[in-house]
Amino acid sequence: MVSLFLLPKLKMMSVAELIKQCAVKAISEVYKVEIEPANITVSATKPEFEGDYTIVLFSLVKQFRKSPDAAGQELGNYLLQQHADLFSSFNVIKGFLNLVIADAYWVDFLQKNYNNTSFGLKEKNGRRVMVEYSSPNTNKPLHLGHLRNNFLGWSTAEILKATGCEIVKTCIVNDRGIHICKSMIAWQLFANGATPESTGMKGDHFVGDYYVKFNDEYKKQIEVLIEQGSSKEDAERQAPIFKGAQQMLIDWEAGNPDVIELWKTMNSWVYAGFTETYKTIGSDFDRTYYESQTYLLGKDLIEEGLKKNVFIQEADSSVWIDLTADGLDRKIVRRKDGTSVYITQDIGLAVNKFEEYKCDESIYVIGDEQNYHMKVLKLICQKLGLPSADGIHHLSYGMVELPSGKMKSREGTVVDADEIVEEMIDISKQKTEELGKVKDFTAEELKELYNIIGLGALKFFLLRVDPKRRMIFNPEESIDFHGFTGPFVQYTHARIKSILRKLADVNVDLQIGNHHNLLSLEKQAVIHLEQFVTVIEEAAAEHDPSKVAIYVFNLAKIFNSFYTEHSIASAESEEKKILRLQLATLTAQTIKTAMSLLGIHVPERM
RNA sequence: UGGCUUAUAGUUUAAUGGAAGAAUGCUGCGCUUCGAACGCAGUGAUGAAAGUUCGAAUCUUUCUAAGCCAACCA
Repeated sequence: MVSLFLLPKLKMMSVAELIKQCAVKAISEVYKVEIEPANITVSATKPEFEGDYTIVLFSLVKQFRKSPDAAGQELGNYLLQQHADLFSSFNVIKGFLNLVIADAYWVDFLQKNYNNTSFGLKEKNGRRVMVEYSSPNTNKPLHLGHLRNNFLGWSTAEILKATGCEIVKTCIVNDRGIHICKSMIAWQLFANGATPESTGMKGDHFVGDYYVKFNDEYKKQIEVLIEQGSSKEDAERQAPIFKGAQQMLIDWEAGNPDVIELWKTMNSWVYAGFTETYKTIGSDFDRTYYESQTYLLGKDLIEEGLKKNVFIQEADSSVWIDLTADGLDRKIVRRKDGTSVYITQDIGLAVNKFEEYKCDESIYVIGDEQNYHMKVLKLICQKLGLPSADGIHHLSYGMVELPSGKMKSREGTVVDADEIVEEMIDISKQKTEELGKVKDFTAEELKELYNIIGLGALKFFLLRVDPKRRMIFNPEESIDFHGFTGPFVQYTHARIKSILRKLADVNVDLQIGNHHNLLSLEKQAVIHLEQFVTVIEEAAAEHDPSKVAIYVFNLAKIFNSFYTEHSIASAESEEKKILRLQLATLTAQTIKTAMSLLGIHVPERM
């Protein structure tokens, strides 16, 4: 018999991977057929059948000319014989070979990992990945959609870090352009010198109000002009406040000191507000880019692209790229007046980022409305032969909408980020007080707890579904604290910690050997724990934190079932008590780590 | 008009081409307790039609519905 535990490479492998390796070897020995491990399907056995993992044989049996049943029996017997320390029994149903993993294997796994505080996390792998997220405009406060972006970006970065990547978190601040000038002109016209200080308002909200004000006034002026006989298009172009904003943009680009001064002042108000919000939600960046400093980038790349015949110059001297061969359209990259367009800056910034950090991969967390834009960006970079081109990935996510439709800042129909955060914290305060379990907490401890639970509920709510899915948020129905939620998982953690505190005098480190029979619920929990590394890898590969959220929820659920059914403190034997304590310890640890990958803290008590 | 995305229980959602799983809701049940923000049981779903396959929620085609994009806007 070959003992798997003696092979260091195999030891680090997941059970599923181990089974594949064994199957490859078995098939090679029994049928003299060589199969790639990747071509073997191993999945968790359905609960209605006996077994832990299942090998699906249908796709294989043709190659060794056996019926699925016969092949299942033969392979099952062989596996059992050769790897008695891994498999304890098997059964074949149709083409499914259901394998029961030996309890000793699970117990061994548990004993090796229960006190590993970095369980699930991997060593540095030398890859460097940039994650750009948040990317706010400095003319309005953040709303719920921005929160989804922030949480996704932050969490994806953490998940990649857990797989061993080095991470550079970046943010591009859209701090210039016509939309910024809109709030500037409105402030000039209507504020009478008011400031966030004089009004006691948070800076980003203060500026955002003038953005709304601009649009109100703009609409009024358009209506008046239409009444006076202008066409709609004309009115939109001729409205005085709009022309004022346009002039301001021209002055800004010309470096007019007064306009620059106003711009700096108003932006500083916004930044003060953002800093506060980022601090509460736990967003941070290693490097912040400002559009005002990057918007001229990429111009030299146009000349280079022309030389390489990637771009074409028209008679009017505008420059284009023809992407029709790739199923896309023609796209302008430089206007006839020589100024660059949005995508040109993006190319320039991509080059800049690469020169600065030499990342192997660069992830952009941007809404799905820019799917086409990002496709074009990557394609142009590839055609220009930029070394960073293939590493560009768009983490596209669906918009967060209200039951009434899209959120629109300019119309003020948004779920404000600061407000929703505050509301979630309020709700956790209410619930905590109702339950009355932490009456001995100090005011400070309570404040921290409400923050942990409120933000946990919000982050979990936004991260638990596939990023690309659109979400409709109904403010009438507040975010739940039961079921598939952050507080449920946090509660499970607090509960386990409570048990561990009560049984602190038991020596968990006692060597109890691996000869224990596991009850069904005990085994389910260990099996689930063992899958943590694989789940992190999948979430990292797909840039999808929802995989981690679903995982940690199921882990908590399985533990809760186990916990109601079987007692730890009064286990059947002392050894069983230790085993269960180890199980509880590793579960709590795994919940904590998994939640931290989502940016969610877990309390010791709640 | 073209391109991309989505469609799963009443609602919110999961499922590397392999035996549709949760949550919530609803109906019952379980606290003289290792924490009921919990557990147990029941209920109920792959938009429509065809095709490929031993096998399709998943792949192909058509249709239907929703959303986004296709600016010398950002």
